[in-house]
Order: sequence, then C-alpha cells, then structure tokens
Amino acid sequence: MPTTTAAQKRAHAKVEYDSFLSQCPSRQLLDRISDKWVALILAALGSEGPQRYSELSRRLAGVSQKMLTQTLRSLERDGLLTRTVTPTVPVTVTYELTDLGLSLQRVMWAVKLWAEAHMDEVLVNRKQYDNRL
Amino acid sequence: MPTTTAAQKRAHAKVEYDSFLSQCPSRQLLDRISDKWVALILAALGSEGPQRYSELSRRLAGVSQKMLTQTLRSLERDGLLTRTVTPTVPVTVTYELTDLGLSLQRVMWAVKLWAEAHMDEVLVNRKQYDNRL
DNA sequence: CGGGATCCGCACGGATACTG
DNA sequence: CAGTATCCGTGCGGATCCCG
Repeated sequence: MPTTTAAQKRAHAKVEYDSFLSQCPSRQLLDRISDKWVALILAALGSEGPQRYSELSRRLAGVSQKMLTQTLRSLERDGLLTRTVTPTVPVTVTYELTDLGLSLQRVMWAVKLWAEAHMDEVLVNRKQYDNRL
Repeated sequence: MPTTTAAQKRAHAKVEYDSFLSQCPSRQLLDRISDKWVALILAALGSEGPQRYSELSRRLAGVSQKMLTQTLRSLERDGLLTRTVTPTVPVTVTYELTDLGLSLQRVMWAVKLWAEAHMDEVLVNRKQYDNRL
C-alpha cells in the first residue's frame, strides 16, 4: 500500500461511531453465523455426525474448496468443531462438532424451523409488494 | 476471453450442482438474516417498538443511509415490517414490526442469548488456537 | 426529514494449478 | 485425499450530491 488513505479513515471512524455496538457479543456472533456456509456445515455435522472433508464438500454442493477449508478453519479456531487427522494413506481428515458447536447448532435449528414454517408466507408478501408498483 | 464468459458458466453450473439446496427454505432465509443489518434492525424495533428513520440511523450507528434504506425496503417487501408515512411537514416515516417480523425477532433473540452466553468462551478458544502456531 | 441516484474502491469469493 | 497458493472478476457497500 503506497499512500495510507481509505483503510485508515474507516478503521478510525469505526472505533468512534461503533464503540458500543462492536462490544456487543451479538455483533461478533453475527459475523460468524452470517457466513452462509457456517450454518450449512453446522447443519450437516449436526444431523449426520462426524464427516470427512470430501463428504462435506459433496454435501454442500456448490462450495469451492477454498471457502470450505477457510470456513472449517475458522470454526475450528472458535472451538465449534474439531479436526482430526488419521495418518492412513492417503490421509484421512474428520470433522466433528464440539459441545459448544452442538449448542449453537441447536439454536440455529430453531431458525431453520422458522424458515420452513414462514418462508412461503414471505414469498406471498413479496409478490404482493411487487405487483402494486 | 471476449465472448460468452464467466457469468454464463456460473449460472449454468448453479442449476445443476445446487438444485436441491436452493429449494431449501433455510437457504433462502439465510440470505435474509445473513445481512448484518437485518438482525440489528429487528432487535432495535423489537425491543424499543416503532421508530422513525432518523432514530434507527442513530441506533445503528455506522450504517450508511443507503444500506439502511435498502435493508428496510427488503424487510418491508418480505412483510416483516411496515412503513408508515405521516404527511406532517417535514414528512414523518415510522417503521414497525409486523407479527411475522416479531416472530422472527423472537427466534433471533435466542441466537443473541447464545452469543452473550458463549462468546467469551469462543474468544478463549481463538487465543489458544493462535498461540500454538 | 427521508430518502433517490450515481460513482467507485476493494475485499470477498470463484477458478485454476500445484503439493505432501 | 485434503488441502495450499495465486490470480482475478464483480458486486457489495460507502461517499457524495440532490430532491420533494
């Protein structure tokens, strides 16, 4: 970076205007679960138990391996899942939810249930809104 | 690569590898709540009742008016909140959660509680993970 | 006051190639 | 098999100006 410009200003602005919100735990948690693959990984591991890398990549069809690896790493870092390497040949890697990860998965499950119960209602609302333009 | 490029290939790929997941209601709902301002607006309107545009923009300090307006519009479109214009001078606009919006807010509240209960545990896990590099 | 319209940077995520 | 490294397009979101 040659000339220190926008990044600094934003970083500076953030601490002044966002001070009380950035301290809020719900804010930090949002950044975690708002990643669209997080909820999917949680759901996959929560409903089907421990799984290997290749199983997950097949289950979450459409995810690039970059995103899958990146998301798994951050979840491991947060202690929501464990990564176990078995030195077979070729190597076998298994991912499994921790107790902490399981507790979050249960909360997210309620959100999933809400979606299944109300999503069609939302869809109807959208059509109505779009038609009265 | 001048002719027929990436957008097409991706659009094509999407329908074949993502077919069953895109049908899943939880997937569509994710796109809604994964917007970081959605949860904040829900929380603000849920805990403090109906509020004006300027009140919301102050409460969610740091949000640009573009994002605030855009998010409010999409929530109104989905029937999660109502937008009421009172022809005073200058004009007064009030936003209020619908019953549907309230029901989602209650589910999101559980997520917020989880965050407040476990976020420090997550923070400890992160430090441990970072230290053993 | 409560927006709409426009311009634009950059960071997020996809695609590809290579490795132990 | 389970990644790492790299390049690169684009779309999200911030900044700015203007309007009823």
